[in-house]
Amino acid sequence: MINLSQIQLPHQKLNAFSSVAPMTSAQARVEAQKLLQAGLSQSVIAVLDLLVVAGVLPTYRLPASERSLRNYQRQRLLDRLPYTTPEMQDFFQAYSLPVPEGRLAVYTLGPVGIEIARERHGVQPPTGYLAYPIERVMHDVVMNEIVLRIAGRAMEHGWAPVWVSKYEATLYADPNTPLLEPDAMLRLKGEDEELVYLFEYHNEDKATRARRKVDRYALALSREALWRERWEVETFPPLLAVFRRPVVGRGYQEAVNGRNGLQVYGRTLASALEEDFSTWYHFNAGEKVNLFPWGRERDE
DNA sequence: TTACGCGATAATACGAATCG
DNA sequence: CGATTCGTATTATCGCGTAA
Repeated sequence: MINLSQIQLPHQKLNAFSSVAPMTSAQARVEAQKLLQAGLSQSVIAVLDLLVVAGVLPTYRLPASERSLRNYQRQRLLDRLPYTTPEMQDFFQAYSLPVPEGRLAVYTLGPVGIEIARERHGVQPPTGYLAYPIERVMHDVVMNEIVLRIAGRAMEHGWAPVWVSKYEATLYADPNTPLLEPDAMLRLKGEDEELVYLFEYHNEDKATRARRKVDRYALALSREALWRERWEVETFPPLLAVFRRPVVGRGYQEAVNGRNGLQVYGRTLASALEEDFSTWYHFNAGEKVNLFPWGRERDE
């Protein structure tokens, strides 16, 4: 005879080395409230705030050490995607991303972190990455890397980059129907001007989605009052499309031909990563250009 | 107090050896 | 011959100490 109630059932195994205990959002709220009451450290705030916009980020993009990130994970502030270092390295390699030295993990907001983000920002942070297939996760990892690369360059040249969350960048035709959901939006604040860019990243190897994207953007462009108000811009920002396969670029080219207004630039991911996204192909003009102000001419 | 590096430890994968 | 166990390398995690 054996008392089964005393046998501890295994937690859901995510992979060899990590498991998570389930946590209801009610429990998470209680924990979040406790932590908010006690006060959060600067480091925790920095990590959470970044993830609210980014959704997922690899260790080397988060402003805390690996050790601290694990501590945050234990507090359920963060969740770690269930892949081992070698697995992650393979994924990064497959997506042309540089493989860093040492351990490699990707973190997202954990249940407690989500509640804190809701409290602090009043926005619904991106969630659900633990359940996503890896391709979907890597799509966002890549998109984030692109934004952070460009933002880094911008800072080197005296611009103040502001990464607008997907949530804030989305245009709504009416409160329930999104009209346009850019993958990312970046504002560069200069001394007396502000440059704004929209981003799309394509994992797929077909041209159809690119064509539909252009249609979508053109539709959004026609709703001038909407985007002027939502984005606080005078002119519709240029669309910067990054793709793994050149065929996607051909889709953009076809769709842009014979259409005016929407400015679209493109690059393949692998080549763009090598030179930090300085040159882009301008589909409207049919030529390579230095899109960002620091590439155009050497001043100062 | 908080962050985090380091060393110890526990958990796991995997190939080899052994069993039935 | 397939299944199970064993041995070992790998590596995630934890506790402690130090520094900011």
